[in-house]
Amino acid sequence: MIQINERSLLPLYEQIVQQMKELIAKGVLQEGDKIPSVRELSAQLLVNPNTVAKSFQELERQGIIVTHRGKGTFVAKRAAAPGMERERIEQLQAELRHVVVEARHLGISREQFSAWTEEEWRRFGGE
Amino acid sequence: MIQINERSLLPLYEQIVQQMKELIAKGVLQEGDKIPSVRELSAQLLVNPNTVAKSFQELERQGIIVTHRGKGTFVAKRAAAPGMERERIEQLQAELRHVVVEARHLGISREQFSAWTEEEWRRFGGE
Amino acid sequence: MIQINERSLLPLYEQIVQQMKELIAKGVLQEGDKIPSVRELSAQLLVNPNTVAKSFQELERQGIIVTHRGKGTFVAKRAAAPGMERERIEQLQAELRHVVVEARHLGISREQFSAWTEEEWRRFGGE
Amino acid sequence: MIQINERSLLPLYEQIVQQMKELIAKGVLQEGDKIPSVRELSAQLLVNPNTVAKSFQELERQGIIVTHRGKGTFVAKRAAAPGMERERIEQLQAELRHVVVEARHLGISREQFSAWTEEEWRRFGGE
DNA sequence: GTGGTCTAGACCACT
DNA sequence: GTGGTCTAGACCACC
Repeated sequence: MIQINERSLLPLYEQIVQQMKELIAKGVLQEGDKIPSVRELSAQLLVNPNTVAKSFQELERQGIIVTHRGKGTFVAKRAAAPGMERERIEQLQAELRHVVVEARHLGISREQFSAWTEEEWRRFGGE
Repeated sequence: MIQINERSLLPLYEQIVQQMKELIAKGVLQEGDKIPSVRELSAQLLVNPNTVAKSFQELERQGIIVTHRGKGTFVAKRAAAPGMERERIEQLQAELRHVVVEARHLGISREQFSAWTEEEWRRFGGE
Repeated sequence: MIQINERSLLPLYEQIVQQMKELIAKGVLQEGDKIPSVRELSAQLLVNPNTVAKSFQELERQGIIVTHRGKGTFVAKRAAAPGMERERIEQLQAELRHVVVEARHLGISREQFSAWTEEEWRRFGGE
Repeated sequence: MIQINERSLLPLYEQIVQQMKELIAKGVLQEGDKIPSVRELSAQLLVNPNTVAKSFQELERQGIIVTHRGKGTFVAKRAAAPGMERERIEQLQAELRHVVVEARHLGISREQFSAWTEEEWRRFGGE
């Protein structure tokens, strides 16, 4: 389910984090679902177990998943994030700004950009 | 004109590259305009000259600026490097996807997201 | 300045985190001070560099220190923690409760406990 | 009477140990009282019997409870294991120090901290 | 020189 | 079996 791109600038563990979040946003993984174990995933992705473990720890820190000692790792119930949201929202806006600037630079039209946005938005959880 | 954030995850030279591009996107810097020298900028930003030089190399690689030996560095004509556009567009779409996924995880509504996009789009030169 | 106890139940990286915080609370390390590098500390403590690095990343996550690429790691300016404080304060109260329960179990008197508290409080930053 | 928190960092068996001690400190369980069996407790807490058994072993090791083969498990007389007290007191002081350091990092005032301590102290049996 | 990432492989605590 | 910790040693980006 997850594709690792060795040539990407993103660290492997970040790729896993992002794609895990995509799977959850898409609904492929739902609240309470069990996630493949560190060892399973590392074998499947041909990546070191430590790297997968790091991803899981980061996802847990973000309140996306929870781990139960000896049992495994599961998709968390929503609304875990307490108060630090504002900070993350600001970061998100900064990233959005960056994307817009890049788009204008590449000569993307407003319409094209909106179409892409709509497509991605539909892709992750309809609405 | 450029703001350096020491605490950002982005490398200093990347911050300079991005903000340079923003300045051009906004029209503050126009085709053919002369850009401050490496020494000037490094003094102004309190950043190592090597770092500024690296930014300029990157901008030149992307076809955003051109340097004329002994004369200085200038904003390039909207030629843009030929074949690598497709690659950069794909990267842009990947970034857009990432931003959308993050937004959904933070519980942002479709309307809110569109509003932000519009705001950013307007911000960089009305079109 | 830091003492590692191999026999402790606490992970090595946690011991480093805690003692670092103690040094800062005591004022031995002050805002803006440079912290020994990962390699220095790991050599000094006879601990793997990765372990020290993990401590630093945890301290940075808590807003206690900041790292500047290629320059080193420094004690952060206060007031970094944004909104997640409430959560941490609740955790602190839980720990305090635990300590009190343990104390009563060991037959410590109220006076003895207060004396210890006062001593520790004086130890870290007077007032 | 005992609340299990699956998401806590503490092992399940440690949570049981601590809360058992709290119940005794509060006087809910008194010297000589019979304690529910491993099976009863495990059914009630929805926890593996092995886990409960481990808690009981730990409590017995600390001299808090005693088991009489075929009769059941009981709250011990306040004998407490002889030599290991010093060790536990030292550990307690280390924990207290840690709590104080955390409090200072969170900007808690001396008065606030004292108030909390008093509250907790009162909470577990007025003395 | 600095910290960040990754691999390989080991041991431990918990279920 | 699960995740968490630690070591050893490598490579990389940044300054």
